[in-house]
Amino acid sequence: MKPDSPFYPHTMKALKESALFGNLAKPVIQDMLLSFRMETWQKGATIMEPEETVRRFYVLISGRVKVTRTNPETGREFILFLLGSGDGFDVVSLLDGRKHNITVVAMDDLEVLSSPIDTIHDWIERHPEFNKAFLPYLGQQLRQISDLASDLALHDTETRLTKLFLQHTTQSNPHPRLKLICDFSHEELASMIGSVRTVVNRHLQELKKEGIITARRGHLEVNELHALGEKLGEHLRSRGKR
Amino acid sequence: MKPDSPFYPHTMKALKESALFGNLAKPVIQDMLLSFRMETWQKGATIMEPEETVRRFYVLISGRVKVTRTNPETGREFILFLLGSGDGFDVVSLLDGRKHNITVVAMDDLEVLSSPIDTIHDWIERHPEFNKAFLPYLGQQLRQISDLASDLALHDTETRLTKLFLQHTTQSNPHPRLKLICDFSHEELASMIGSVRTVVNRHLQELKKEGIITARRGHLEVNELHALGEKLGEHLRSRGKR
DNA sequence: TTATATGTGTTACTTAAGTAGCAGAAGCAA
DNA sequence: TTGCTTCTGCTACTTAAGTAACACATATAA
Repeated sequence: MKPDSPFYPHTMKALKESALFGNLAKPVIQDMLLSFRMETWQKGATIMEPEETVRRFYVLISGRVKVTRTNPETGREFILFLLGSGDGFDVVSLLDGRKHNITVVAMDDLEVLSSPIDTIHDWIERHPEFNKAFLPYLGQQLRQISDLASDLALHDTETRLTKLFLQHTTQSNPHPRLKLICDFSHEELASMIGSVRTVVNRHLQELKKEGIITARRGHLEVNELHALGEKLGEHLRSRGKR
Repeated sequence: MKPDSPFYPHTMKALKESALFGNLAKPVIQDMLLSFRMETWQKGATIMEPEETVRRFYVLISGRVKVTRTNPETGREFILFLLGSGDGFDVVSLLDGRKHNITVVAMDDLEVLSSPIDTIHDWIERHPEFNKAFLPYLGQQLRQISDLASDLALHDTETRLTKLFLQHTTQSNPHPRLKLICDFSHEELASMIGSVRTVVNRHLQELKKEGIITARRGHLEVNELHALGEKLGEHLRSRGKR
């Protein structure tokens, strides 16, 4: 992408606000952008299948993406990562160079930067200052997915759903705001906590009845952030008693 | 640790054989060892609790270690990582500098190198060539824990147990060899697949009856590596039919 | 508008996986 | 040897979580 591109200012802005590229000097980003091309994808499109993971690397400029894995026998889908502006994929095969069994799907209309893996490797080698942000970024990914794994192993579906809401809610006035997942269907919520629609629905009815959340087709809202936290504690305690 | 230490040659050998340090020049490793101290721990000892994760970083020279998380309400334990010679911990808090909610326990008598986190950061900064091995290493950890998470979300306990055996078995003559976990109790196997002893026991009885594995107190052996793989396929297929 | 797809709310049912409890075997330490 | 602890194998029971099926609501496209 060249500096005279119509996307340029807007792309620059997104990168400057990202965890990965925000602290890099402008010339370094400019150098980087030269080897990327801009692509747009429609909501629902499959951006990456396993074979693609060893060929190109993508950086999200706008829109959300889910990184999923599917059980071919049951058709059940599981969301490993939910990525937003400034995130890159697939990090795993960028790092170890091997094919990664994942599918990346657009959850909105997207703008992404894309470049061959080898080009990125060269660029990273030429710019060791990139690691200043990259290593902590990897730490967070590792932390996030470890949390996910242990939640799956140690907690029931109700706890996992409650945690999911807590994690994606930010306290703000006058109402708490549910980020990233506020327009998810029950099916998608289920694939985030490793369960199925019916089970998620059951728990949602309960939360609605208690007034903790509001839900209508394709729109979720958290009313009582505090109550959500309490519910988590309560529930853990009551399970502990048994 | 100084070059005249009695542990020195033996430590050097372990590092040279490791994925993380194997490709570094000897002087670089020597420089590194100067800021580490050698510690020994007894089997069963707790080497690290959450608070410790932001203070020191450890490198395993000999023996195994489990990185676990526990549900305080039920007492159930889950093993996130099983580490061996050449592995370091805790990588997550080394990367992002924040406390990590894990416990690290010795599964054998251990020799470890240990050093303050800040010292490691300085050393990594001074030796950018370390990233050549570090980044792929992180990729593998990320891959491994992602696999674990999706297995928990998408497969039943029998499949997970079978996969666990497959992953740790290497084909060798005359018999397949079960690495790292061959002396695990049922309880420990359970905490690797996010289940409980009784369930693991049930599946083991079945595998024994079919002659696929041999088990006696504290010793597991895989007889039919091939049959194990077939069992996995069969099982997935039969579940798919429903 | 109608048609079509997609999401939601429920019901009834099934079952894998977990809890509880106990007896005996194997290992270790005195 | 004895005693003690830790594993193992098994039984009986409970339940969370999943499957299947349907009616109906809500969006989107024709």
